[in-house]
Amino acid sequence: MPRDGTQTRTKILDTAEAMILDQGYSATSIDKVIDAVGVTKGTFFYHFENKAALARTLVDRYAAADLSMQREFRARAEKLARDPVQRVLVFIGLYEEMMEGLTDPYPGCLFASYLYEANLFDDGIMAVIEDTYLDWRRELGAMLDAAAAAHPPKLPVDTADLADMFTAIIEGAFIMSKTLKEPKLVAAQLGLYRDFVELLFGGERG
Amino acid sequence: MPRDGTQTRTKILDTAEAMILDQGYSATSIDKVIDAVGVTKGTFFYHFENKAALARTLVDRYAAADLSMQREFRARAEKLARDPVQRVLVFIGLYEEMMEGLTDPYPGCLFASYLYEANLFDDGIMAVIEDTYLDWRRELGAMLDAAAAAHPPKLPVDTADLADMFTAIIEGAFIMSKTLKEPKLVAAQLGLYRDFVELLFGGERG
DNA sequence: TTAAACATACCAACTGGTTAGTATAAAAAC
DNA sequence: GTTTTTATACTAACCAGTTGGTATGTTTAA
Repeated sequence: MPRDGTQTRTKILDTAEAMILDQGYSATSIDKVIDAVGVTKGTFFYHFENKAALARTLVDRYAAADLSMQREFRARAEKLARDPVQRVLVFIGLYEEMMEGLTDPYPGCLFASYLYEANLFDDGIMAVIEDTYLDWRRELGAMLDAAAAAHPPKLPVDTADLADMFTAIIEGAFIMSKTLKEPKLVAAQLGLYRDFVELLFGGERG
Repeated sequence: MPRDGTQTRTKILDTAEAMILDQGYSATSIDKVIDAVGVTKGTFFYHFENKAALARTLVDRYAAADLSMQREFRARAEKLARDPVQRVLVFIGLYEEMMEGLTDPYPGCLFASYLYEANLFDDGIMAVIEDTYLDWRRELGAMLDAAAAAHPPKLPVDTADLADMFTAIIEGAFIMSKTLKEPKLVAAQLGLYRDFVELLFGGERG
């Protein structure tokens, strides 16, 4: 076996992702990436067929990490609480907890970054983002359905919409946190979402 | 007086804004803009000193329109309702109403578009976005303070955070609406925000 | 007839991508 | 236990096309 190239490949991916969140995909030229990594253009095109393949690899990696964390937090919430409402609250709380630990403003979401340059990407790439949002609607929606079945909500809300609200708040809070340079803003918004769910399904313990 | 150039100038601005929301600022080359408008490069550089001046003009125009609409809706809400809580609910409702009228997915927010290419813009441009978000926090925050004074909230929430939540939900809903191609998503999210405020400050009429 | 509103023709720098060739280290042959 | 082979991992130089920007000229309408 020859020498291992996975380190170089990962460094290219990490550097490119950070640069894309900073200045967008279009302005992140291959030349700038390889300069930052310290490799040549040949190395880049050895690891990736073209710039679009880099974009695809990045979004796949990002979506996989997102879903992985979602599953982990769902599993933890199921163990930590028995009542469906409490499980949702714990699930949101776990994300809140994570965001409270931030010292720098969140660098941003790769999905949102791609969306605001959507016309530069093919349908396959945008479908990854779409599927991830729909997965969130489905999975968190199911948790909220269970909550609604156990404790009827104070107002008749659509659980799919309420699930979407989590994603929307996260995306919006990322934008505001980065703009205002306030690292705690994301956790604060998740706290409000948690308050809303708690008010909706009542504060009773299960 | 020679012929009037304001039409050309406005057409350049409108076309550039639409293209930026579609593919970002970096990928929106001057060549592409002038091709779409049907003028030459000389015309572009007659109206704008450089590409950065175009970016600045666009963000100033966008911020002005945003604040103008905010002030109009605040004035209308003040006339339509007397109770501070109801005024907030009507204010949110006016935005909801507007978004319900959409048939195409919302094309996106120029602020968010700029933010995800933030490193390409100078501090002056980013400050316009920052100031606009802070204005929302201040103005909607004041409305919520008045609401809280009239009807103590069910949970102790920070009104600045609750005001930020409006902005965050709008920004996040724009992203989701565009991604999922669901024009009604923005109005649905505003409806949930309205529900939250109503639950928080009680449903009593003033 | 003059100044604003446009057009034409450029340029240097950078873009994504290709080429032809080299270094590395493990495996296969002796 | 050397030597040869082989696939992987990389480099430097280059290409055609595009980028933001400029210099200079022409049209238009009061």
